[in-house]
Amino acid sequence: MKKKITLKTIAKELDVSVSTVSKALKNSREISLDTREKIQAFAQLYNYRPNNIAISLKNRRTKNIGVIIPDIIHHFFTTVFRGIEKYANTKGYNVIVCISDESFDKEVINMELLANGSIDGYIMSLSAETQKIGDYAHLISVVDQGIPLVLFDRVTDQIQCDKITINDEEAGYMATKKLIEGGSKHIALVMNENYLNVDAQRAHGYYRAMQEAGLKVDDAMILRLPYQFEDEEKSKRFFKENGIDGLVSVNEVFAIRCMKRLQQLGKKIPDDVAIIGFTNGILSQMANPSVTSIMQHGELMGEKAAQFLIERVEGQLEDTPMPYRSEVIQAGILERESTR
Amino acid sequence: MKKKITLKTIAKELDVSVSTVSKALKNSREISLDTREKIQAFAQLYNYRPNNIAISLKNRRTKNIGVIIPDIIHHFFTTVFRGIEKYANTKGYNVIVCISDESFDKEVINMELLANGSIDGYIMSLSAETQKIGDYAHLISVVDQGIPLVLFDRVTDQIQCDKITINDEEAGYMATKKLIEGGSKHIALVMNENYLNVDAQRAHGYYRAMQEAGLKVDDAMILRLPYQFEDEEKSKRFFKENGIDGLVSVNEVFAIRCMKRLQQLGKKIPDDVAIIGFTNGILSQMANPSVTSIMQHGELMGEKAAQFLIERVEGQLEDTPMPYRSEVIQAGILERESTR
DNA sequence: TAGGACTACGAAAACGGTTTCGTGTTAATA
DNA sequence: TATTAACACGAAACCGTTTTCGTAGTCCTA
Repeated sequence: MKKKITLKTIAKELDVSVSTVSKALKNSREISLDTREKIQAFAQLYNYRPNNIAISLKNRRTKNIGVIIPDIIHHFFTTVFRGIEKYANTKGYNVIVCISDESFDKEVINMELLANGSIDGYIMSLSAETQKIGDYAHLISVVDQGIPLVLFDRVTDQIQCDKITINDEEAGYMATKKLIEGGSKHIALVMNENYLNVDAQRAHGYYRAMQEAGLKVDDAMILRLPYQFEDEEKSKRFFKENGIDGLVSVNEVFAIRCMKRLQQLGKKIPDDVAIIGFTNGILSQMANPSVTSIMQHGELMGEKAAQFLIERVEGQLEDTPMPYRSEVIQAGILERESTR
Repeated sequence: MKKKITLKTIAKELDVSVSTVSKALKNSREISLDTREKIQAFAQLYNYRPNNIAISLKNRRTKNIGVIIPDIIHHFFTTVFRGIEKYANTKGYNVIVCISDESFDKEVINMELLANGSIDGYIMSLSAETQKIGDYAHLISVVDQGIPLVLFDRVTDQIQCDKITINDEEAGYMATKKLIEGGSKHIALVMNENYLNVDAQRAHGYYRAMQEAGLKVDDAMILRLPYQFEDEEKSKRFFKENGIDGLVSVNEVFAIRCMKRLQQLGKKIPDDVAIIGFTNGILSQMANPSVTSIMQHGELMGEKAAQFLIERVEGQLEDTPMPYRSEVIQAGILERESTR
């Protein structure tokens, strides 16, 4: 096992000072060409790599960014993560991921864990529980400390920071309208049991489209499901009681599951019931029939988030404070087999 | 924006030395109870948190572990990642993720990026390209430097380190046998175009089961697909030319896609063709029909990997060198609707 | 030949902690 | 009363860098 080589060991070996070595390796003209070459050759030979931790301490910058997401199973979050990681890597940043598991406590703990110097800033999407109880003290604290924060998808007005979302209301509208245009009249909306801002927005869009088309919107047409969708009975009952011919789901998991239920009840998709979901993920692509989806452009979202964050981190050095930015990514529809 | 508070600021404020503050906060009995309480109260009031970077530098330990995975889209890797993250968090470790994208170069670069002090050890699964070209210099270098390394799933004999795998050969055998018992006689094997050790193992199991049952194993029954499965034609031709009644796939994406192709060709699953895949992921669960799968216990695998790594990291302090461990997790079959 | 200007390097502080060791004060003991 | 031990704290080294500043030595110039 080789010993780790440091500036000090090089200095000792070549009988110069640590500062000389440091400068020589940075090719400083302060050091004679002779000495520079000698030191560089030696460093190369022994494969010297500066210690990141020491540099971080010195610079008070880690080149790490913390990502806190509610889960990693929903395809949407993994694609966003992918975008973040991709962009961050091109800028020489590493990504530390924590999963809040939709839990407020875990979110707080994870933020704490990263807070004390481990990262230069956060990118996060709020956990369901956090949105539910509406306690944002941990975020406020972070912002107060001057640590850059970018929220995406699950955002809140309570916090002043950079934000990235899609036009959820409009997307809900588009999705619903798509079904209406396909001839559906009795359109169900499937959303999370717990409050999520994105669900609420999409529901608005749904209502708007329905009203605009003069269709009845009835609370009985709203199916609220638990996040993990363990509740088999509820959905079964819902579909039996409601004669629907269209279904808008706020995510792809619900869409697929409902589709399967409906198929089990003998419904043909899209002939009997047309289905549209959110998140154009692998599930929607591979389902049979494949599911028409609202594209959230997760990877783009991640890239944008990382870009915002890194710009803010690197902009902190300057004196002029940057205004907070809110970017809204335009959702699109990807038509597939589950709609007419 | 609050200024970050350090030991020094506390010391100055309370007119004691930095060392006294440090000890007081650790509740050292070396400091009088009076002083301790005063300092602790002050620290609490101003919400003092020690700087992780400084501690890392001092201890030469970061409490970060680096995870390098080929992709994050395949459900298997995300579940392993989940297991790693979960276990690591309980031990106070953070996880830095890099995605190699199945590329050798990215794998090398990512390892480099993390090497210099950012992490205490690596958990990784080799990229397809790395396995293909068989160049493990970057891994050897890491092991040589005494940085702990745990390989999972995609491992290699060329490297001495802790390893976690499933019994791939046996699993391939089980999968094939399952189909044979269900009455299939013409069983196709779907695997990656590029060499992957896990595929090779599973293929062995397939051959063994086929031979044992006295069934013909023909190279024409092997369908090799590109990792991303863009090659629509190849699979279509394969299914048209081969009258198969069973299909074993080395991963779930291939399984689902082939199922859809077969359905498009008018085949009933499982009546005409029985299908079994690897990775019991969300895709297999939600497909219609749901797909019988070999459970790889990804989350468990991740937890084990994290456990091995952390034990080794923390065991490094002691003088006795730990022997390398290889754990083989027993795969199981989860029967669902795609087999008879 | 004294003064200034380069050149080429080293000393030291700094980043924010931990830890070892030394020391002045007080209390207990011979 | 002299010695010692316990107590409570501070100084300083250290982790591995970067960076500012100081300074010998050389060379040029008036």
